[in-house]
Amino acid sequence: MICPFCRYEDSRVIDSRPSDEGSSIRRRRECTQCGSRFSTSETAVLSIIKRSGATEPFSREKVINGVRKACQNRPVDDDDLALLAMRVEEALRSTGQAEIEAQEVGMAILPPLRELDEVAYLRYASVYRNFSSLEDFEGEIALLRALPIEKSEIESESQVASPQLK
Amino acid sequence: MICPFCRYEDSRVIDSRPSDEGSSIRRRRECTQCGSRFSTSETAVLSIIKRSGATEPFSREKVINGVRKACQNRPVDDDDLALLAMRVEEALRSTGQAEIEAQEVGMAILPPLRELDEVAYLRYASVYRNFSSLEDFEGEIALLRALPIEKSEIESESQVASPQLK
DNA sequence: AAAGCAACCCCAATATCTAGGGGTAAGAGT
DNA sequence: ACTCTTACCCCTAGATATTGGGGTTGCTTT
Repeated sequence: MICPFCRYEDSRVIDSRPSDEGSSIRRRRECTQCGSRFSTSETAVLSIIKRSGATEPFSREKVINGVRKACQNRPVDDDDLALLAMRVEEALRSTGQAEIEAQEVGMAILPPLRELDEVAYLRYASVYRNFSSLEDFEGEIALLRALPIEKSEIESESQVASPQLK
Repeated sequence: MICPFCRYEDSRVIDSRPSDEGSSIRRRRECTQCGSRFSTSETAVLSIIKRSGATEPFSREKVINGVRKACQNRPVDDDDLALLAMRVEEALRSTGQAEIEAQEVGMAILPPLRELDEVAYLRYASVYRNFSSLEDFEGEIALLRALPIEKSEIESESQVASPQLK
């Protein structure tokens, strides 16, 4: 690991802690050469395959930007959006795939967005699922009425899995 | 490190390679529990302190978005922007700070942007440095004429430092 | 079509990291 | 004012990762 101070190529780990409930490891390193210290973070890779076929790292920011438009004039603040993006990331990581289709990201946004704000959810779904008529809206609304909000799979799953965690 | 497949908390490293010219380490891990494999990447932390005081991870995307506007109708493509953002990140990392003021990011953009396109550079500088009159433009133009393009410090520095690298 | 590159796979020795302990200090939240 | 949390500091023995070798495959780029 290159030292960001002197660019020497080698450094040793001084301290190491799991962080983010174990989904990443934070290390404190010391440059073998100049002795300066810096922090690093190790995270599971999560790449998104765009429709063009190109692949890029998952970005919470992009999720937020996509959803923000749907939240205009709605009681949704940046913290809500940040939390939503976190949940989406969680959901995607828990599928286990290292590479995920961009469309899957769109899908993963739906459940937590519904929990956050049903109006924003409708707007978002109308774009994402290509609503073409008033009936499409009505259909979705009927669905919303019929299906009670369920805790998104991520959470229910993690409740099953979590007993194994300390 | 939590397994993204089964969420078990422990995994072991199967393989480990420096990547990105040593600025990060890519590991292949195997879950102790379910045996599935996944990749991780360890990178030096680089946080940006926004004017609000909030801190967020550095994002090349944000740099690109900021510069793209200045590049309208200019012969600058996405690859150029990606390269520029990479250079900016490089420049910031080589300062050694783990946290950097948002303003520093703006500053770091200037030299590589000038190398890329002087028109875009002028536009960007006029916003970033709050030009208020035609004279400000003239002054900057005079400066550009006076100072030949110098390889940005990052590169000249790395040429000094690189002999130590293999 | 061939070369280059990035990710993937395997192995073995030793150097290095981790876990667990126990701390301090600063900032956010109540 | 106090608690919580996070980042920082230090220590040690045993467990684990790293390096360097070797190799495959598939995608870009020439």
